[in-house]
Amino acid sequence: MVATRRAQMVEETRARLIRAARAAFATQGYAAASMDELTAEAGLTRGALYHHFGDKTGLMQAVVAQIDAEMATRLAEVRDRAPDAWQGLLDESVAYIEMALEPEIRRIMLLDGPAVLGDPSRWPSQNACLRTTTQTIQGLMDQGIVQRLDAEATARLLNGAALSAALWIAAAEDPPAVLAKSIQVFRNLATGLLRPAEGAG
Amino acid sequence: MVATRRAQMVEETRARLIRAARAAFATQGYAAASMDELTAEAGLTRGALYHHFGDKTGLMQAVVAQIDAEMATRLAEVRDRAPDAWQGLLDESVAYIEMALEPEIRRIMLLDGPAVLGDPSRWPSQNACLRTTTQTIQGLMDQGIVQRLDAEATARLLNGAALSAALWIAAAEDPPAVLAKSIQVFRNLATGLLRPAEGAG
DNA sequence: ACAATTGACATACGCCGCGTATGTCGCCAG
DNA sequence: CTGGCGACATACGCGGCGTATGTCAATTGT
Repeated sequence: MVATRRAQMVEETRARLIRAARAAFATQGYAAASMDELTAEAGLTRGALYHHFGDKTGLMQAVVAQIDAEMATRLAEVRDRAPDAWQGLLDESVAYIEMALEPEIRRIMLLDGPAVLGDPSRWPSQNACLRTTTQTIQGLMDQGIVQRLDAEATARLLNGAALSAALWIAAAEDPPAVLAKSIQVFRNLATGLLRPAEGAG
Repeated sequence: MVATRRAQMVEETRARLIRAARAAFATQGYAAASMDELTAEAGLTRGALYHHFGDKTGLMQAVVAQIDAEMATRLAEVRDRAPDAWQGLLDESVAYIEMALEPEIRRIMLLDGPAVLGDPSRWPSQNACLRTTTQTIQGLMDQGIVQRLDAEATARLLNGAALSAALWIAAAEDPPAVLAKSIQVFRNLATGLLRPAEGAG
């Protein structure tokens, strides 16, 4: 397989560019990041970048996809460690909030991403992360633990609440305290999804 | 009052620039909007813009502040029309979701705003809108209708859920249907905040 | 009433950054 | 061994932001 050797070189180049772009986008922001600088950081020039990714947004898309895949993996691990599905949902949400505190994720995925690539709903990658949550919720509904609602809508609103909490925490003076408050509220919100024991409402 | 006359001219100029900027930012996005074009649209040049707003982000800040003030007013009206505070909170949230469907608000406040000005938590204007919601919730807690939690955290998470719903709806093929689903889920989430009748959990 | 000053803009310039067009070099096919 | 293709580097143009400079009207002090 000599052709594979060639393809590996290409993958290596793409990986180097994406790595440099992640660092540049995370620290300077998408708009302020210079493609000359980040390609030089990767030991290449803008020629390689445009050859592989088309334009700056193409590079951003690749970066977003990579980070999103990592997030999905990490969230799945958290979910699988939980004793039951409901607890898994809660743990996963808390983990999501905590991940959103990481500067790279916050800046690229939460701040610049929507402005550059449009609504996250449209990102194919985001759907991967969200779809698993949706399935978890669907499972809880099928088990009769959670009320029958639209599973995707439920996943999205829970996700939005967690996201908002994360942004708030990241900007707070005392992040741990704000994190604790947020988790408390999040748990209560989620409780509203549970099927009432009986005769409630 | 001759000095007032002068000040009025200035206000008129600022208003014209902000109006043109709102249109340009809403239709083309912040990054793609050219300051030459939007100032020309206002019958002025970039000189006036830099004189009054310092730089492009200064103009964005002014635009965001204006829109946010309008949103706060509209939300207050909705809240005041409700028969009680709890219903007011729900109505206000639904109104927020619906407002986020307007292209101008969506593009400027939800997509570009965070990327340009940083976390919305930091915007002084956003706090105005959020503070009233926080007070509404605090009142509900004092009345014993809502569980005692951190009022600001509650307001922020509810807001985040609504925001997420709005972005989703705006990108959906069938917005009305998705809107209905979202409101349904939102109501359930909010119910989790209510004080349990008794002996629950 | 008049000169000096300040403020509200317009004009002109430089710099940077993106995108593209063009060139070069190595690898594989025939 | 040679022709073509893919993976880059290099060179160029265009547009946009920010700033420095200029101009004119309005205001103030006397």
